[in-house]
Amino acid sequence: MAPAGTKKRHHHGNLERALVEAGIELLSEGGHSALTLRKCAARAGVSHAAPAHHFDGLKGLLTAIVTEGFKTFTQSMIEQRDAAATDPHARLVAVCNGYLKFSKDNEAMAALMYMTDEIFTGNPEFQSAAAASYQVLADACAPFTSGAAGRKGTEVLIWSLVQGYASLARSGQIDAEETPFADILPLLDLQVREN
Amino acid sequence: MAPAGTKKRHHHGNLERALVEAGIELLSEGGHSALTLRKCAARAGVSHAAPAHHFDGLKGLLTAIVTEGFKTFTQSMIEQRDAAATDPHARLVAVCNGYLKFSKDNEAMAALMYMTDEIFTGNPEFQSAAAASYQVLADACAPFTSGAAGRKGTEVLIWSLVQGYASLARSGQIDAEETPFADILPLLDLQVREN
DNA sequence: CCCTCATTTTGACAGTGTCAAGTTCCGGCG
DNA sequence: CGCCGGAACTTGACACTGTCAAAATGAGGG
Repeated sequence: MAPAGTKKRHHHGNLERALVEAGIELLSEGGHSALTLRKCAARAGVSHAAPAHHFDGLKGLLTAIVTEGFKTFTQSMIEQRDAAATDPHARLVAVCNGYLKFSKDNEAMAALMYMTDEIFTGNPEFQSAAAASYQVLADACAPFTSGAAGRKGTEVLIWSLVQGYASLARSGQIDAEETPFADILPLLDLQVREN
Repeated sequence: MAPAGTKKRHHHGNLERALVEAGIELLSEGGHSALTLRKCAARAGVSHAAPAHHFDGLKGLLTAIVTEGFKTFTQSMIEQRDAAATDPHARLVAVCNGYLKFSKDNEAMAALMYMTDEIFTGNPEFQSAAAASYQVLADACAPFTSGAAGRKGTEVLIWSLVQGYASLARSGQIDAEETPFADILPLLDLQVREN
């Protein structure tokens, strides 16, 4: 009998995870175009049609991969935040740094995470992973107001800013050396909430 | 001899343009995955290998398509700007509206324009088309300062903000009805330059 | 022990980008 | 005027992709 928790089935133990991990590797090694169903299968040591029994086609596998991406994305933001000072400004800066660090260290993954027509955006696990990421950012924004903006407005302001910065840096249109994000964020006149 | 300007060659007159236009159509009809070298060729009425004599593979055709995209993108911003009042605030808002209008009306194109590994980013015509787009935005930013930011800082601030907003709206992560950009932009405390 | 059924494999198919070789046709030169 | 050189395009092939159907495999229960 297999150890509790690891339901070892048939030839391969936990093929789903192996396929997702193979996909993440291929993505970071060769970018979006190197991530192929057949290559994932080969790397996991199974035949080319095996993934079909675990995922709903390539789109299904990509959804699982991106879901994993959102989890490590969340982790990256939390890591930076918890290593920072406890005052609201420092925490927000740290979360943004985690956001941008993930984007820089996982370019292809970060790009894929926003290609909505490559994945099943209705997938519940995907949605909750994405929502968890957003929650970390929203929490870091919560102490602040910006002008007449409500909570949501402040969140969208900061979210758009950091997402746009990441997107433009990834596509090479802005130079993070010349114009670091640390110089951009302070341009928002964020006030700590009163109430 | 053919009329001046229209160098009508061989079977087809100006196949390059026909292929680019076919690609733009396919893109807007069926998204990124519907844009295929062979389908472009078929739609232009030539054989599947004809495009190879005009573009450096699919990547070359995509580069030309995206270049065309940047041109109409520029056009969209200029159009809105010239229809607006002449004061700096109104012009900046109008340029941003042109930015977002293009993003909304040409979702697949807008997404493709920032997939740097699908195109030859070194292509001169691509670069100059992209630079022209940026110039329109930069010009609209020129009258402003934001806090201690220099010109470049203000440009990156606004560019990132509008690009991020467009990206998140496209991927369905923010709702343009609930949190319109018109409510976000004013949160920046933009001051008209003194000198 | 064998039998059932989930899991995986094998084989096939249409479609993709790309290359090599052949065809067609324009335009200028003898 | 003829023809012929070369550009534009076609044809055919190849390796690769995702997906499907049918066969084979193996683990666990009766």
